[in-house]
Amino acid sequence: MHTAIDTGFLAREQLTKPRKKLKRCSSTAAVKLSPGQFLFHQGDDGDSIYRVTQGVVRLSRVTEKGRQQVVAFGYPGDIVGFPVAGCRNTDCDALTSARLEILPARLPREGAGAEAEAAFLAAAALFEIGNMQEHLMTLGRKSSRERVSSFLCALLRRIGRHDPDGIHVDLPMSRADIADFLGLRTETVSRAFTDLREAGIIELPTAQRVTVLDPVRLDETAEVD
Amino acid sequence: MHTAIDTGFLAREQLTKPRKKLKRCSSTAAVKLSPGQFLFHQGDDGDSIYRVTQGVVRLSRVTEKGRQQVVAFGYPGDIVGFPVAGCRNTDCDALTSARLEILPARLPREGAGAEAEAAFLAAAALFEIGNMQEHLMTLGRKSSRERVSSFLCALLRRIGRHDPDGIHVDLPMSRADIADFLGLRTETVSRAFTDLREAGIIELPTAQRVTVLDPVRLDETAEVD
DNA sequence: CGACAATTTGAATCAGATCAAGGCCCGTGG
DNA sequence: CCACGGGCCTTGATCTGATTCAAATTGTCG
Repeated sequence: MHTAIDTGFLAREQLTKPRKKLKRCSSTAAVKLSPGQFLFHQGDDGDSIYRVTQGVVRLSRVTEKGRQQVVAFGYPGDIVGFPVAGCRNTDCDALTSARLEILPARLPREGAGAEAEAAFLAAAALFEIGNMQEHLMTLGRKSSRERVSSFLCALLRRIGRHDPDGIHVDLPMSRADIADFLGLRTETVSRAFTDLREAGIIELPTAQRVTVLDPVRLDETAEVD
Repeated sequence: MHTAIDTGFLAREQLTKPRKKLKRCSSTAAVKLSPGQFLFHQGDDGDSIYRVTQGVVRLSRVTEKGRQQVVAFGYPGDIVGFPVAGCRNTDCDALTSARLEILPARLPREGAGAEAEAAFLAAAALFEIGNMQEHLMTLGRKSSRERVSSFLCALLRRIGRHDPDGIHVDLPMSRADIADFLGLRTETVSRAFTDLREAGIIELPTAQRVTVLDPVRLDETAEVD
């Protein structure tokens, strides 16, 4: 179903072995992923959560017959890998070279520090729920143009870099990934980009770079109605 | 957009006053809601979470111009009201008379028992994330018939009651609510029900009751492809 | 019983998917 | 250095499924 089945290995395993890290709170074990490499697969056991520190990862689910739903993209600062009952419900792979920090917050654990960890995990999970609710709204109620605008707005706020002639945003993911995230087809995503360009809201110096000329109008376009 | 805008008041306030409950772990303060009554609104402050013990509640978000996205339905046993940064991102109102137990798990709190509470909250939030990911798949990738079948399947597993001639499921929510949950229109939901009926998979004794004749085929219909 | 609300059904329309080229970018090898 | 090849992206034409508009039907509750 996925071209990269072969690259699928548990990077998490790798880092279990490295030097015996202090298992105290601020142990900052990290994982490095090259593009296309998987951190974990749907169905794997595992209860670690991770913070992306560099690069971008993709969280997705696939159906038997290859239909993919991208659940989220993980940018630096994002926390990914929320397990359900000690098990992964998504694949996680890297879109770019990426580095993730393994967080010492896992669920069922006793002893000192467990309280803070659980509280942290809870806070992170609640934040994630908020994001997902927002995304539910996008998938349930927005048109293709609204979806693509919403997507760009979110990216703009997260990683937009100001420039004399606009704010630019790099897109490490393909049109197909964006489509799978937004519940559309690549052609539709492409047409939405073109529409935004023709409306003078964005420019597309290359397919992987967006220059936002009119953030206000982009925001408006992202709203339902 | 909802007939019950006027009934919107903070039931949570009500129960803050009742008899000074022990603020220990197993304090089981409860809220009662009548149909249409709100537990909280989008934007309210509040960090309590609740377990539905009776009835069914609806969690939804509305856009300025009335478009509604139902984020979830809460059935007995479900935990609802996950706050983000001490704030609600959805409305919560009752579809039937409902009763909710206020859980002693809130986020930022110190002292004895806090650890268990945080762990519980985290576990509940992670579970919710899993559900939502499933729902993202539904909204992003499924056809109207697949969506309605998925919805019925989920309900079947949760609240289906066996009977000589099939499993029956009561639907306390309107077609409009189902549509808002599944990202469809009421007419489309209705047509999907009709299709399932004509396929011999379900019966519709009344609009609010479904008898599932062929759960296996219902499951199949719920899958993508 | 009667009226209103909710659901179902029908017909027309439209947005996005699908099918099919064509163009662009970039790395590879002659 | 430039020609070649293969992705990926864009554009065009058509088709399909969901929406929209409209009306009939059912069910509910005073």
